[in-house]
Amino acid sequence: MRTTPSPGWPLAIPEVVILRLPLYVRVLTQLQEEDVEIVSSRDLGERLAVTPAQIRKDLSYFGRFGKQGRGYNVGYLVSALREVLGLDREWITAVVGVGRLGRAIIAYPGFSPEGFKVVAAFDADPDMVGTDVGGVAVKSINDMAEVILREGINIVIVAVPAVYAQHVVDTLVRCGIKAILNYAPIAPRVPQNVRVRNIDPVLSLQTMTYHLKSVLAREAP
Amino acid sequence: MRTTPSPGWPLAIPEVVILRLPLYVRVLTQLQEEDVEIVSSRDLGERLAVTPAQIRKDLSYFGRFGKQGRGYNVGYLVSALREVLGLDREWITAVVGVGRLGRAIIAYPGFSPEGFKVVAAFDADPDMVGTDVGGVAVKSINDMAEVILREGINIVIVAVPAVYAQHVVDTLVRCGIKAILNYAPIAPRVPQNVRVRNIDPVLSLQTMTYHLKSVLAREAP
DNA sequence: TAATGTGAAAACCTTCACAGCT
DNA sequence: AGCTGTGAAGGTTTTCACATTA
Repeated sequence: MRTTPSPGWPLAIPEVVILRLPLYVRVLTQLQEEDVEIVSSRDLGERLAVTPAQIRKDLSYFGRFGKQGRGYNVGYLVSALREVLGLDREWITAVVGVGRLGRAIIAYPGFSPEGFKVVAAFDADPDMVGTDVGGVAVKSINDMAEVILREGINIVIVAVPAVYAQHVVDTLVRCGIKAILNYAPIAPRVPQNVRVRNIDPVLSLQTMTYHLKSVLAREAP
Repeated sequence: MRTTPSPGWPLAIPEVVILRLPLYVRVLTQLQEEDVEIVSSRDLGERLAVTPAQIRKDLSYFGRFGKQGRGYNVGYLVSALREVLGLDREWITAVVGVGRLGRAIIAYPGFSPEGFKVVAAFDADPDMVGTDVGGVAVKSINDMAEVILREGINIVIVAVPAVYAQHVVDTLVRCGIKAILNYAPIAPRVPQNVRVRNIDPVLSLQTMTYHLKSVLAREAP
């Protein structure tokens, strides 16, 4: 899949490239913390198990960040990529569903250092509404449209049981939400202009068992 | 990437195909519960936002499961795919790290119905060792090799802080583990014959912000 | 010398389109 | 008539290889 090229835009950027950029950002950030100033595509490639050519090609979609014969300045490259990805600002998120999973997500300490702030939580259970979960006030799912607008929420994290997930996603789409991180074990249907990323550990496990099968067969024939 | 073709094996199966099979299994299982007996590649494609041709091609790597003019028998197809993926058996797993995340994973009710049993947990903290987390006994990380062997653990779920993750993964590889589900926000380096799947909500969010940027720019220019 | 940036080639994956079966 | 299974075509992504520059 490619990002739709605007008419007259010089270059369509493959979606796979976008998917790799955050990996580059992460390693570069780590290098920055190690006070490494210059890095080559080869160094980066080794750390990420990616070919140097792929890294250079990926970066070339967005500009010329390196110096021939030298490599890339870590600080410069990481800030350029952060800007490309839109990571140079804060993103306002909300969590729908405050069951076990929703609570764990709200408590997850990895979001806020990366600029993702959870400002609201929603639940359908009236007993939950009005309570406080990890410093976030739980609101009724009926007030979602209003709160999303008022708080300027950009991204919504869905953590409701599978049977309700599609309905919640439909509601979010009607609210104008364009990015959804879905933890429910379904692949929700959304219009093309809405992005969904699914987090589904069971699917991940199920893609590994295929390979494990042959490993085990080889071990104990 | 393609799965390495054994010498003389007729057909190498693209890795992307393997990644889609669990999706098919999930929808087919749902259809089965709805007592649907026959399904066409078109029906399936609509439910999954995938082209019918792709579904037929994917399935064709593993056999001929359909009837021309009719479609696929849901029960037959789902059990065939389960067998292909190795889902017709139980897989023994362990969790490393019983902090907040590790506990949430152990408590997650979605694994066991799909045949993934968590039989052990490991932690480096001596105060944790010997305690019980969600019905699973916490063992010392030093005993990992022994327990993995004794319990016949196939898959290990890593939920330790980022700084320890590579070390834990290295240890697991030495223990002969060939499949790792990694929740730590790093991309661990492993030998080619070991499979890793990373669960990293921040990376997922960061790939969506790229697209959001242009959405917002369009809304408020 | 050492490494980038990039057209061109190669590899890979998806879609087409239709023969063939029910 | 309807749908599968599949070679072949088409499109996309990766890799190659080298001109170019510090």
